[in-house]
Amino acid sequence: MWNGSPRMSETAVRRRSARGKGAELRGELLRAAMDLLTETGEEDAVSLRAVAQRVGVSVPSIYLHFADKQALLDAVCEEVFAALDAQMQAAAREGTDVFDALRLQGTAYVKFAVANPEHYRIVLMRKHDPQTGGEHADFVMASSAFAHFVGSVQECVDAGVLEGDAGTLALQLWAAAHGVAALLVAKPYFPWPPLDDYIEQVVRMAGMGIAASSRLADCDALPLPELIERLNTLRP
Amino acid sequence: MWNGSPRMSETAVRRRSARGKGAELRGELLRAAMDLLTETGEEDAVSLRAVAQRVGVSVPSIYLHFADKQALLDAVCEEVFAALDAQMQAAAREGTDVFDALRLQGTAYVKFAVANPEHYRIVLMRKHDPQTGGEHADFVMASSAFAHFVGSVQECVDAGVLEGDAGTLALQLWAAAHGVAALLVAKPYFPWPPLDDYIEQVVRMAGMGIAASSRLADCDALPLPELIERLNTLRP
DNA sequence: ACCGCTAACTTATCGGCGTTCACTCACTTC
DNA sequence: GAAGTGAGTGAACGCCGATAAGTTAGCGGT
Repeated sequence: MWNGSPRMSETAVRRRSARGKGAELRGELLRAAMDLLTETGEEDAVSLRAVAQRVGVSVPSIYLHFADKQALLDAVCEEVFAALDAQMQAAAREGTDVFDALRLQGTAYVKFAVANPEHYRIVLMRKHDPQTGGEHADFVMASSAFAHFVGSVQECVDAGVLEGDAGTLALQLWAAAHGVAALLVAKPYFPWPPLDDYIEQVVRMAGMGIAASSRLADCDALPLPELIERLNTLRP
Repeated sequence: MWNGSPRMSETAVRRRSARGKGAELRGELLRAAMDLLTETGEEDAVSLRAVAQRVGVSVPSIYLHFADKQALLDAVCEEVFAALDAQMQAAAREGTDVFDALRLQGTAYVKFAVANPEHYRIVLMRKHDPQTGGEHADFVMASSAFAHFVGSVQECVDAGVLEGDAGTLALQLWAAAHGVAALLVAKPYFPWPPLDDYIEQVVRMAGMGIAASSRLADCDALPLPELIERLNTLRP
């Protein structure tokens, strides 16, 4: 570029951080990795070499601030997932009642995944090995998003619209939401129904299902005609 | 081994195939890749080098029979997924009615995923790029398993227990089943509830939910007390 | 019996990856 | 100005998927 030889991607040049400010590089690496991930939408594009080049630093320098590549990716996703909690809580506040708030949180969750597919994939669609499994479980369970969601479920239990243990119910609802999210993230080119419709349908299915299934615990023991009759009483 | 020098992993030696029988190698490669995948349970363990060494052949020979690594993995998973349809149909036959058959197919689906986690991950939890996306969509839509499942949903519609377009309903149920499956596959070390319970809960939630949601399309427009009252009519 | 053709397979090599080790640089402190 | 050390590098290792060019071996024709 300035050099006569064309440069394919901007190779930044960086002045070494001041004495106590080694951690500055950590932030720059994080930002670079986040940008790479969102720009390319390809996890593979976030190689340590690419990150290092973008920051204008050598590859081993990354290891001064992150244990390994996974640690860097984890840090990236941690940042992004902090936003998930905010979005879900904001959505919940729009609800007309506690049950509606649950529904809105579900759609917010899935739409977050669709809007941040690579981040979602890295955090929730990768296999975690035994060692990091424990930490990861803690991460999810202790994450504000999940905790707040369990709280919302508990409110529904208190209001009498759901029955049972809030944590157990939340795991079931999470599975449904994760199902749409994961499918949409993994197969974006599949001929899905219009996304908003599909998401809405699955979220409603889960909501109605969790409300109904606790009240019909032995539904499949019922003869089919009776089940249909009962279901029809729901209709307006 | 026979050589005096210890061999860490069995390095097979292979006689070159006869003139017309080049395709024999394809089968051996497939088997080796399948074995590696199931033995290690790690997709990363299935490197072209590992497969080639196990068969006793050089790496580039693989390219005589598979376009690239992905083609090899696809072939592996295609074999395994043929069994999914069989298992789901067998499960469906155990149902006491068409709706119960649906439930059994759901649990069979998830349990298949749990039993073949790496295969499930490769086929359904990987991102597909635009080019292979089309083929993949065809693969899924045309797969016997999905087609048969849509058929079962249609039977439920015909029986009056479900309402709406069978394909649309099937996609929603698929999302719920995929949700549990994907979570269990991706996070095997997460402190889930007992697996059978969890799977059963989600499948029931989806089944009841899809039956109920079409009958309560405007449920969230209802005041909460009225919704609760209606739901309580379901209770035995 | 030999030749040539070509299917089947190999050797050598490329560029990229994550990771490690030994090293240099520049600033602070004495 | 020497010592110490935090910040960052260069070079290398072993792995990966992929490609290009070369070699082997068996069959068909003469």
